[in-house]
Amino acid sequence: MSTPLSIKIDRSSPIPLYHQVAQGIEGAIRDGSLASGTRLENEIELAQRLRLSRPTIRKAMDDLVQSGLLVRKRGVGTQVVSSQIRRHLELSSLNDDLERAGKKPSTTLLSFEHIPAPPEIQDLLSLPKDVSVYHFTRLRSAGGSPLALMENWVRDDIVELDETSLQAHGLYELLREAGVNFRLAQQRIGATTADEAQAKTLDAAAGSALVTMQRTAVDDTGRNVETGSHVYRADAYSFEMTLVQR
Amino acid sequence: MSTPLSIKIDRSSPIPLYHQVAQGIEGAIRDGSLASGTRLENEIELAQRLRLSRPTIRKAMDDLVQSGLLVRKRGVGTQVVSSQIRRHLELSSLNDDLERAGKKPSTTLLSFEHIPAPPEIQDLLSLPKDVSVYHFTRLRSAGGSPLALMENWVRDDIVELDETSLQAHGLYELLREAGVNFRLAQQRIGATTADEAQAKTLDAAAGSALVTMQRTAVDDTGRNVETGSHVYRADAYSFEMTLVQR
DNA sequence: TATGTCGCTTTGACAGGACAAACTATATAT
DNA sequence: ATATATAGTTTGTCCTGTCAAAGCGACATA
Repeated sequence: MSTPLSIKIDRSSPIPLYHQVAQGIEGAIRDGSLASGTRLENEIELAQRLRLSRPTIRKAMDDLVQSGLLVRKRGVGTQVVSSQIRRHLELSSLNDDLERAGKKPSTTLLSFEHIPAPPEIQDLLSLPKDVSVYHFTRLRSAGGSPLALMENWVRDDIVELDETSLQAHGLYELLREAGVNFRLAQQRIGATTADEAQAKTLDAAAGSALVTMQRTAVDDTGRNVETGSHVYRADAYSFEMTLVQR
Repeated sequence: MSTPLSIKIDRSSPIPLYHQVAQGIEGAIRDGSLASGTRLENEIELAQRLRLSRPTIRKAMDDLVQSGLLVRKRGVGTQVVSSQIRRHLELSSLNDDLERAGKKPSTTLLSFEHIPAPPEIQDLLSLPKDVSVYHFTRLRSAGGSPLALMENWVRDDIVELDETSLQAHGLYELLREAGVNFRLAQQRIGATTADEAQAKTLDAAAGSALVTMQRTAVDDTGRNVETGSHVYRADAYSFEMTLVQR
């Protein structure tokens, strides 16, 4: 009934206790020691065993429920979710995703300009009149084959961008280094077919299917930092996500 | 500096206090009385004014931060997010979405069978050996024009389905009426081009772009209730979502 | 002028306790 | 055998309280 579940708590660590608990449980789920469908110890027991308060345990479990790893039911207990269901779609960049997947992304900068914002971009980014933007297009490849064509606009009052750094690093990486803390993004995913130019750049047939994505990202001060319009080869990329009922 | 923000709390209501607060704030944001960028009262003050405890207020705000309506920053306060960003992608059905948008969806049942589960479906739904499935395809139209082609498999030990009810009602509606409480869904979105048959059914050109979506949904007991593979006309449908940094 | 320190404000983390509501299973009555 | 009550388990909601950490601005200092 009750799985032992050994979690180490380090009270001197700067990382919050509830997060240590969450990581511990998540780790046990991912390495298989907590199989899907298993019922966890109840909150009170776990709290006593780890010498933590119930609110702390609950906060940890709340987070795991939110990311779709656990389900709770009053009067019954907390269960590990079936293994096919995995991770929540997070605010991450293509570059990061590829690096995590061990692919080795490379980037070609196709165009770069520093210009006053066109009206529709000024609107999308809610820009003050005197702020200009960087506008550039990049080709992202993984494992040597082209994957995505990305067009972006970034306001110029937050970070200074140039051709060489964009070749070498992901955009989100550069922005984070410049002190930007992303909070939210609004994203739209659809489909289209490749026109001549896109087909040529992506090394695909004209008329082949592409996944389209438009995104606007907001930092912790509420500024719209970046907006972009990307297309991905449909045979090489799709968006995966876990939805959680609230 | 501090916006007044009048929220009515009904302590005799069965709906939790924190949720009443969240609804109150969300309402004020949506009807414009809390403009985007506004700083809210601090948690302690708001708690005192509404005669609630700080944890209750915090829980309400946590939920709104999760749904992307608010951003918090230690030492600064809590702000309403810029107005373009809104609404988390929720676990909802196409039918519900269309009805909410006032479109008047209609459904044509193209095929229907009640069969033993094929191996890959048995795997996707983690079915016991003796459970069979309903397998059916539907065409969903909105405002008279075809929009989506949907193929679904539903395990037969939870709900009894028949042709007539599927013509008249959405699948999720039928499942909810049968007492199914959805908790999670795993979803993958991509793109493809329409083959002859799809083009004909959807009243589109062969080779035109389609958005693809595969989904498996889990209920509160951890069972995989339903899996499906859908295609949407790309010129009429796209997926919109707000991502929140955790 | 520039820089660092200090204090104020606000959110973040954590504890411990109390009762309510939902679910399960067992025992009881019809 | 079939309902019906009942007790026990577990999560849900809500409270009071305490201290820490981050951000910001004012002030003092070099």
